[in-house]
Parts: sequence; C-alpha cells; structure tokens
Amino acid sequence: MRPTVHDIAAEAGVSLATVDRVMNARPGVREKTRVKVEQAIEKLGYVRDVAAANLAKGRSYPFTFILPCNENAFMAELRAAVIQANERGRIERTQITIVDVPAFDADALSDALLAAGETDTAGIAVVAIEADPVREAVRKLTERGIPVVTLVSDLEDSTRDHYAGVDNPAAGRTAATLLGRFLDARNGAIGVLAGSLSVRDHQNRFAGFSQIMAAHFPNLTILPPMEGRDDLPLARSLVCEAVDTHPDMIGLYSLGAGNRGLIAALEETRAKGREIVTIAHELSVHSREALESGLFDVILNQDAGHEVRSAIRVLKAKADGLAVIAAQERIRIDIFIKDNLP
Amino acid sequence: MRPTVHDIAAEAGVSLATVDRVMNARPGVREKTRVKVEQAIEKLGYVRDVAAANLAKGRSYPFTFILPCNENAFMAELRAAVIQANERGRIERTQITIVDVPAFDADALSDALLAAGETDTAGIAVVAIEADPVREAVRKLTERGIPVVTLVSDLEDSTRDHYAGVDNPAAGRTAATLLGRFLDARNGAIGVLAGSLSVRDHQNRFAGFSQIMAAHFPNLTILPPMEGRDDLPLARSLVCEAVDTHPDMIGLYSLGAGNRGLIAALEETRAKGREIVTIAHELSVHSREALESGLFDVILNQDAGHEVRSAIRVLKAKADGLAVIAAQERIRIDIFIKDNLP
DNA sequence: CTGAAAGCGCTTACAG
DNA sequence: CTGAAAGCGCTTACAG
Repeated sequence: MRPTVHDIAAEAGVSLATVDRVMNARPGVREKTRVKVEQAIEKLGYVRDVAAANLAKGRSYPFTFILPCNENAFMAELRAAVIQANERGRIERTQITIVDVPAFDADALSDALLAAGETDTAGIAVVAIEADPVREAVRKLTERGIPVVTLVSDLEDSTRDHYAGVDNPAAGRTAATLLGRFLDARNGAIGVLAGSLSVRDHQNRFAGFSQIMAAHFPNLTILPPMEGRDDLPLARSLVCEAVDTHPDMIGLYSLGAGNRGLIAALEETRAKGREIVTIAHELSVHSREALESGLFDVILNQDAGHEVRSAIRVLKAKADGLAVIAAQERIRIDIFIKDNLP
Repeated sequence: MRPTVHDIAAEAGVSLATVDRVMNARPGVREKTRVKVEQAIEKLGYVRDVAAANLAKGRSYPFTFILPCNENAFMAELRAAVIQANERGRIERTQITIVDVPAFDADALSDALLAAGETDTAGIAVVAIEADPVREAVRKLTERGIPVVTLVSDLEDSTRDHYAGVDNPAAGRTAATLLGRFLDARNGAIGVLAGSLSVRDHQNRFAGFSQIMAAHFPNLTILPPMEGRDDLPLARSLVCEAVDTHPDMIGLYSLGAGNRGLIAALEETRAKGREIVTIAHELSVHSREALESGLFDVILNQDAGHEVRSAIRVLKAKADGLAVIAAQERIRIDIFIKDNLP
C-alpha cells in the first residue's frame, strides 16, 4: 500500500492537520516541525492522492466559455467539446457556463467579457477577436486576477494568460509545403480563400503560406486572396470566378472554416474537367466527404476537444496559481489525407 | 450543488446501501424499491462521482505490461509512457508492473504471458509476436477471465480482447499516397525497408503500401523489400547497396522503427549528390532531425502515450465487465512534415 | 431484501 | 504553532 497522510503523521509524530499544512505550504508551522514532516514524506515516498484531496476540499471551478454563435461546423464541434468537458467535469470539479455572443462583433464580445467578470467565475476562455475594446476588457479582467485564456483565435498584445490554439503560421507553412510538393515541378497559379483577412488566425496562416511559397516554390504564384466570409454563395462564386479567370490556376488553399461553398465550386470545376489540388482546414462531415471523393487533397485540422481540454487545464492551473507545462499544452496541427482519416 | 447519494436516499426513502445496490446493479433489491431509487436518480439528475466511488472502493487494478527489451527509440518511448501512466495511476487506481522479454522471441513471450497469469493481475497488455505458442498462452489467459490487450503489434486469430495500436494497412496506404504524390508524374523505382517481414505490423504496412502503389502509381515500381532487423550496420548497407544497384530509385519507404542505419545511408547518398524521397515511421530525436534536415520527407507516427492510455482504459473496462467505446480507442496515424512538428 | 456504521485519503473550521 | 473531530461522496462488511 502507498503511504497516506496518516502514515506521514505517525512517522513525523504530528497530527494530520500539521501534515496538511506542510503539504500545502500553508503558514503557521514551526521550521523544525516542517522539516520533520518533509523528512517523513521523503522517507516514505509519499505522493498525495489528488482525487481525495479534491473531494475533501469540495472546491469547484466555475469557468466561463465565451463562444461565437457561428454557423460553421468547427464552432459547432468546439461547442460540443465544451459541453462534453463539462459533463466529465465532476471529477475535475469544473463547472462550465457557456456564453454565446454574435460572431465577428467586437463590442458584443467585450461586453460579454466584462459581464462574465461580474459573475462568480474562476476563469474565462474566449474565442478572441482582434480589437481594442476586447483587449481592454481582457486587461480589466486579468487586472482583477481573473485568468483569461484565448481559444482557437488569439488576441495579440494583450494580457491574456494563455492561448489554447494551433500555431497558425505553421499551419500555413504546412499547407504551402504540401501543396508545393504535390504540384512538384508544375508551373501555375495558386488561389487562396480566406474567411476574412481581418481575423488574426487567417492573417497568420496566409503569412506562413506565402513565406514558404516564396522561398521554395518559385514555379507557383499566389493569386490575391479572396474573402468568403463563411458565406456559402459568396465563397462559391468567388472560387468559380477565380477558376474561370485563371486558366493556369492549379492549386488552392482554403484557410478559413466555411467549406461548403468551396466544395460546391470544386464540384462545378470538376464537372468542367478541371482538377485543382486543394488544401482546406478543419475536419467535418462535409470536408471529410470532399477528401474521400478527391475534391480535397489534404485537410489540416485542429482538434477542438484537445483545445478545450487544454484551456480547462490551463485555467485550473492559473486559478490555483500553478505553473503551466507549455510543452503539454501545445496544440498539434493534424494532417489528414484520405488514407489516415480517423 | 449536484445531488449526492444522500439526496437520492432521502428522495427515495431508502438507505445509502440500497441506493448503492441499485446504482451498481447489484442483486438483492426488490423490484419496487429499485424503481423508487431509479426514479429518484432520474428526478434529481444524479450523476455519480467516480473519484469518490474509487476512493471508497479502494479498488486497485494491478495490470501487467509485457514489453520487448528492444533498443529502438519507439520502444523506449513506449516504456516511458507506461512508467508515466503508472505514476499518474493514483487517481485511476491502476498499478502497472512491467515485464521485460527478449525481443522477437515467441517462446520467451508465451512463457512471460503464462507467468504473468499466475500473479495477482487484473489484466495484461502485450506487444505481440505472431506465433502459435503466443496465441495459445493468450487463449489460456482469456479462458481464465484475465483480460488481454495487444499493444502496438496485434495477434491475429487470437482470443485477445482488444488491440491498442494503429491500423497498419492504413499506415502503408498513407505512405504510398504521399510518396506517389510527392513524386508526381516521375518514373522510377521505390525501395522498401522493413525491420522484419515476419512481424505482422510490417507485413500489413507493406500490403497497404503495395496496394495503393499498384492502384494509383503505375509510374513507380516497388523493389523487393529489404529486411534491416533493426540493426544499424545491416540497414545501412542494405540501403546503400540498393541505391547503388538501382540508379532509378527515387523513393524509399521505411516501414520499420530502426531509423539510424537508414539515416546513415541517406547521408551517404546525399553526399553523392542523389536525393531520395523518403517516408519513415516513428518520431524520435533522430528521425526528427532527419526530417528537419530534409533527409526524411515525411514521418508517420503512432503516439506511444495514446496507445498506452488506451490499453489501460480498455483493460479497466474489461476488468469491470464494461463495454469499450470503439471510436474513442482508435489510435490515429499522425503525419509529420517539417512544418507541423510538435 | 434492507439499513446503520465505519472507512477510503484528504481538508477544514474550531479550540487550545 | 498544533491537534481532535467532522466531513467530502461514495462503498462495504455486518446485522437483522
């Protein structure tokens, strides 16, 4: 049997309360007593049972997740992941409230942040929008000691405690390398479809993509990026038009999340007998189908579940004033082709 | 506050013990009583606190992991993952004993399995070798009700309860698609380096690889597979020889784990001014370096940590007679290029 | 078939 | 500065 607090208390010749004080670095213990307890812990190789500790503490962590009520599949998945995490939260003693805000609305978002700060919250996770009122709201929260973590989309130059999301420039670089290599030595033009280039993730992906393209694939030229605004008909017509206007377009990088319009456009393109090597983001029922049918060649994905769980771990650590293990919280960019779909 | 057993007991007008009996589907409860309790649970939306339950049960799961004492980096990582899981096992009440067996020795492995069965074990995870004595040992264990999970390498046509590892034919297909697409329309020969084709994983990877190559890349011909036996000098000389013998060799798929010899050979090849598009398995310090330096083009990876945690979850479920959620236990094949390295 | 009581490993007021 | 006792939410003999 592993040693318990009782064993430590006996070994050190003190009471349970004192053992607890030493273990949790609480004040009010004589140096000499502290040493005795520490030696006992060391000697018996004691490791605390966190589950029992949590049970006894009865402490719970009421967290707030602020999510945009977007239509796209990825956001739906993210929301589902939060709900699921909340259901599993019993053991972890977490308890999540979801706050919905209109998408792409910086003022609504900053209001929601401030409102969340007025509730009994132990920490806030937020899908950020790059805007000063948002930065300001985050500053107020963190100033008051409320941990704030950005989720999926970061807020640069802000006081947020952590970013739980992928390295977006790296995602863009990954897309560029794969697209460049799939097209090997061919010459041609590459289309780029963004949701909106005023969103930081998309900017960053585009930057990473352009960088690698310029450095390694001089045979390929990038066309001016299109902005589909997650709008099906708009994205579709933009892509169709680009395909028609640029007969030399042989590749396409879709760095946003709204894939439906893109897929429609690619279907039309295929019907005309043209194939465009395409890399898109986020795995969903639709994008998966497109990958399986060969309409997409690669899907880059961020795992919503991982992001949510990471955000919670970090919020908890911050709430407890603990350090975050950076390496453990890095969110991976998954590459999927039709052969390694999960 | 979430309802507890006390609330349920009060609501149903019974004692804690009875609530517990109903919750855990233990016998000896009158139908009428059971219904009362179930209704109370339903009404209050009760969800059991697993951590508290485990604490009270004091139940622990002594599992046995049988691992080959291979030299390669992947096995070292797997071992580390087991040790780490064991350290975190306090909350989960798991307690893992690692048993070492000589690599590639079926008799030693079957002996180890039977020996593990004689200890106080709640379940066994094993890196399997395809051989009848092993199958026979597994049959004896499962017959006695001891759960057995194969890890990383499966044992086909056996009575093992579960396989915690990647879909190896899919891994081979993934390699083929990427290699074929990177080589685009070029003509040439593809080398294949295996550890040993008598190991099931390697057979399966090779089969998946060959299938896709034959179906989609008629411009590429597969050379007879080489067997490097995880032996540095042997693998190196095999590859060097193949490169020299086949001036048209433009691609290489290394489906085993011993990457050091391969890397040495590729360095020599590069020094001679030839570049071979190479896909290898398993991320380690060495393979990562090779990827970064461009010696490798892609690394396919299985996450040892995921595999170990999955094996433990499954063993626990089996030990408790619970069902396994298959989708949750699927182990992913990760694709790494230099841009999305974690 | 059912219940009262003790206990899992920890923490927390409260007293001294 | 230190300790005795109660309690977190559950389970388990033991008695009836």
